[in-house]
Amino acid sequence: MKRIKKIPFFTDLSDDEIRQLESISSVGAYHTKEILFYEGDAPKYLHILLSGSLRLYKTNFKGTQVFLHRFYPIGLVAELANFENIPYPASAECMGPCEVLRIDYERLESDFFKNPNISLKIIKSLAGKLKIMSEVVTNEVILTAEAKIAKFIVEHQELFEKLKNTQIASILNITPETLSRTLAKFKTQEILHVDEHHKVSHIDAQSLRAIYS
Amino acid sequence: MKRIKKIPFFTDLSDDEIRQLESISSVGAYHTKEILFYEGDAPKYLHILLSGSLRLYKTNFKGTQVFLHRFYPIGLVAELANFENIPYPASAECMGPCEVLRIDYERLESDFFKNPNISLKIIKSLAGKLKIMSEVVTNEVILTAEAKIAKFIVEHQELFEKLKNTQIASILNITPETLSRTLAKFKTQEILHVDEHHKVSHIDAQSLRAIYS
DNA sequence: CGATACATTGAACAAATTCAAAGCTGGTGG
DNA sequence: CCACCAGCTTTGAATTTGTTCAATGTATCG
Repeated sequence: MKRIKKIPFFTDLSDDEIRQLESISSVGAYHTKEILFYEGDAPKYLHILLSGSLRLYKTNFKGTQVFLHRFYPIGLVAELANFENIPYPASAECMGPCEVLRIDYERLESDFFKNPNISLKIIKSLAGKLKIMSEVVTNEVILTAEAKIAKFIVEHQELFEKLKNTQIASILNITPETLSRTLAKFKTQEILHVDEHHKVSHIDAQSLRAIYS
Repeated sequence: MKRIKKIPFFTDLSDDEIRQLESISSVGAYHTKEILFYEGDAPKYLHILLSGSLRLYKTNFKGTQVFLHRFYPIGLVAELANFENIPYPASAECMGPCEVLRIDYERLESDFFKNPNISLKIIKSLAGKLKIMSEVVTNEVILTAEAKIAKFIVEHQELFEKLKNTQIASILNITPETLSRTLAKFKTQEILHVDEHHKVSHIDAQSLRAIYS
């Protein structure tokens, strides 16, 4: 498979090594809403998302899903579980048709981890995940609903204009009602005006930023 | 310094390398409540806690501190900031007198990161941090105050018996009032009885576990 | 047109914090 | 020895933030 060669993780491998890697891996095709793994599952494969996108979430005591992150190709998905040999800490669901490279983790570790090219990239990937989790904590623990919304609008205006209230609410882990009320509030405060379809016609980024920082 | 040799991270280094490492590092002594770094600071050193313990926290919009984790020696403290070259995502305060090895990060990366012994240990450390953050998310986003308390009692009974309500509350990011009320509730439900000083006299671990899992 | 999904609004509710007051407890100094 | 003080703990009441539930409004698209 030439695809492996294109995975940033493995570009520095020799052809021999690539062939060896192929022998311990397979590509899985998943359809929309299919679950890659559930929170609590024992990890066997290292998953690398090749195409499509994934939604990572946890389930709280009420049974509702808490959105953590959306993953895009190409990258490791939940290597923490493999590295620490613990169950997956969250569930991953396909947001559309996805292709995933599944690598037998035990064999990968024993055969490839000494390779400095690979280990450096693993470090980068882990550090990236850590940053994501740190942001999740900021969003969910530090910010109020209003602050989350303000932050989302400022930092992701294109998404804000594109998505429906229900979708945004689900990303922010708030209810559509709260989003609606908060947007109404921003409007009366003259901080934000939106046309139909969330098209932003006036935005006081200064004030919005002040709400969350 | 023979101390560096004892740091798990660097045990596999040659004497020459140790000497080189010494030349780009220094040991800092900090006193109780002293701040190692503040959230938002630019990282310059890689910090390795040698003795004492650190409290890592974020500050929310109300100005109150959200406890994230307590660090014990020996280990990296907030390497994420160095690796990703971003500001510290949280603040670190000494819980007692501390000694910290500070390593010039730029020189460390350029001189030592190719070393596979070191990179493997960095991977371990990062994976460990990721696990911690994942647990923070579980605690703060998924669990209710009651569930947090139940979990703490089951998983850290010795700490529960040792610490005061105010200290436990601060670890769990709840108010002492909430803790007090919840313990009273557990008592009326016959799930938990404590003598004076939190000494547990009766505990229904089964039921407690059911509250948080 | 009509159906279905999405958005808005109000009212009730829930969880936890805040504020205030009162009760304990343990150590200290007279 | 014990009275007192400082710091915890407990309890109640009010408040805050956001969710839930229900009703109504508004698109949009076959």
